[in-house]
Amino acid sequence: MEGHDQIRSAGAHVPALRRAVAILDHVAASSDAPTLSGLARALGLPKSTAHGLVQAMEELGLLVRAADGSLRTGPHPLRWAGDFLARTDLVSVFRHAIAESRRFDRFTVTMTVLDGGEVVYIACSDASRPLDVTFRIGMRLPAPFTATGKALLAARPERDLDGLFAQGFPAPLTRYSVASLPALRRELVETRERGFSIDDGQIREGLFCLGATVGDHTGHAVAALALSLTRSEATPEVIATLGRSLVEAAADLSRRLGGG
Amino acid sequence: MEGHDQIRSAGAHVPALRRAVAILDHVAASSDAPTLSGLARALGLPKSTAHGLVQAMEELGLLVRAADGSLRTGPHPLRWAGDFLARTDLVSVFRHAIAESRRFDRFTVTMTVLDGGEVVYIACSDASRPLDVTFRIGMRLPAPFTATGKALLAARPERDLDGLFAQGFPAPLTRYSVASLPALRRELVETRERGFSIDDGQIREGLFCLGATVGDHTGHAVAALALSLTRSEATPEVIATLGRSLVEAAADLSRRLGGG
DNA sequence: CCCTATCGTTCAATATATTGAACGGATGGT
DNA sequence: ACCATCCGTTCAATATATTGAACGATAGGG
Repeated sequence: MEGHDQIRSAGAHVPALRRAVAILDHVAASSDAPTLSGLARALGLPKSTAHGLVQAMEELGLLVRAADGSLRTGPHPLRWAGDFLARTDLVSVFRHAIAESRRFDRFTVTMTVLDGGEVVYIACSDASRPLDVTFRIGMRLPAPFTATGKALLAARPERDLDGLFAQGFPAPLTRYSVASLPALRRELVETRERGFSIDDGQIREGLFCLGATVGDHTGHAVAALALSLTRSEATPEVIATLGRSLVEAAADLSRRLGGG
Repeated sequence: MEGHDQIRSAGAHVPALRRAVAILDHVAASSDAPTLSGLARALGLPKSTAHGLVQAMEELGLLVRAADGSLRTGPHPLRWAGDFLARTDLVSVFRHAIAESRRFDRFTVTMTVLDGGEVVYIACSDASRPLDVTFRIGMRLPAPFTATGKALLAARPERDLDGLFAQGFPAPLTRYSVASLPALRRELVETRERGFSIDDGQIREGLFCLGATVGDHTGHAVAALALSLTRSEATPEVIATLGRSLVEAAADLSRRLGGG
C-alpha cells in the first residue's frame, strides 16, 4: 500500500504524522469513501490507533466524517495548498503567459510540480474550454511517464533518482511506459540533449506530449509545462516547431518568475 | 498562537500530528519563510522536537526547505485539497452556474466552505476579470464576519456555535465586526428570517456583502455564495433584488448538486 | 580578526503514545 | 426473531516517542 513502507521504514521518525498522511492519501485516492475499519485494514493499522488518528484529524479539519461513518478529505489542506500555489506564483504566471495569451490555442497545456516520484497538476489550459485549474489541482501521475515529469527529473542531479525510486519503479501505465530506472536515465540524457522531453504514449496510447521546465529566480526547475497532441499530429516538423515554442514559453514563465 | 492551545489541550490525542498541522498553519500564514528555530520559538516547541517533525514533513512533501534553511509549504497537500474540491464538485458547479453564465457580471461572487470557525475560499468570480479560482484557494477569514460565514453558521444547529468558538471569539476586523457570540446569534436569527445574510463593513469598511447557502443532495449546507458591492450601492431596493437573485442562484447550485 | 550568539543536528535519559482485549451497538442473513 | 459478524469506541498494560544538553558550524558585530 502506498506510504505503508514509509510508515514503518527503519529510523523513520514521527510515525503518527506518517500514518496520518497515509490515511489522507488513502482517502483521497479512494473512489468510495472508506470507513475507519476499512482504512485500518487497508493500511495495516490497529483499529484503536486508526481511531485516535481519525478523531484528531476530524478535529483538525483534515478529514470529514459523513453520517454513515464514511470518511472524506476535509477543507483544512486547502489552506496549505493555497499557500503553496500563491507563494510560488506559478499559476498566476501560467495564466498570463499561456492561458490568457492564447499562445497554444489548439493544444492542451498543463503545468505540474514534482512531489517525490510523482508529478502534481497545478494548472491546465484546455483548448476546448476556458481555464480549468480546479479540476486538476492535486491530480497526480508517476513522473517517469509524463512529459513534465521527465523534464523535471532531467533537471535533477542523477543521484536524486535513486532516492526517488528507492522503493520501486512505478508500474507502467501503457505498453510504451518506460519500464526501469536505467531506461529512464537514457531517456533523460536524450531530454537534456534535445532541450525538451517527450512522452510518446507512456501515459495513454496515442497521446504525444512535449515538456519543458520552468525555473525560479535561482534558476532551479520548480515546475514544468507540457503540451499535448495526438500521435498522428506529431510529425518531426511539428515536434521541432512546438518543442521550440514550448521551451520559449517555459523560458518566458521563468523570466516572469525572476529567472535568467 | 493559533493551534497552540489545540496542541496542548487536556485529553488531546496524537500531539505529533497536531504539532505538524500547527507548523503547516504557521508556515502558510507567514509572509517571511520561517526557519526551524524560528518556528520552534513561535510555536513553543523544543528545537529537537521541531527538527524531527520538520525532517519528516520534508520527506512527506508537506514542507520544502530552501537552500538557506527557510521553510515553505510543499506540494503534497495539493493532493488532498484537490480531492476535497473534486469530490464535492462545488467549483465545477459554481463555474457553470455563476462564472460562465455571467449571472452577476457587475459583482464579485465568491464561494466558501466552513472549516471550524473560519471560512475557506474555494471559488471566485471577479467582475473585473476571468475566473480566478486559484488565487483564492485556501484563503480564510473568521466566519462570523463574512456573508458566507454568517449564512453557513445560520444553517447550523445553535449548539454548534458554542463548540466552534469555545476557544474564544475572533478579534474584530473593523469597528463594525460583530463583537460577541450573543450578538452573532441575534444576527443569525435575522439571517434566517431574511433568507440571506448581510456583512455590512464587518470584513472591510465600505464593503457590503450578501450571502446564501448551497445545499448538497441531502439538503445540508455544504458551501455558501457571497456577492460583494459597495455600501453606497446598497440601497434597500438593491439589497432586496440582489438578495433574491443570490438565493435563487444558490438554489440553482443546490439543484445541480442534487439537492431539493 | 576575534568573539558572541544563534543556527541545525545528535542521542541517551525521560516522558508519553500506542494498542490488544473487550465491550455495546448495528446490520444483514437465515 | 435470532444469531453471527463487523462496526466504532474505551482503557490500562506495553512499547516507543520526545527532548535537554551538548556539539560543530555559521554569521554578524566590535
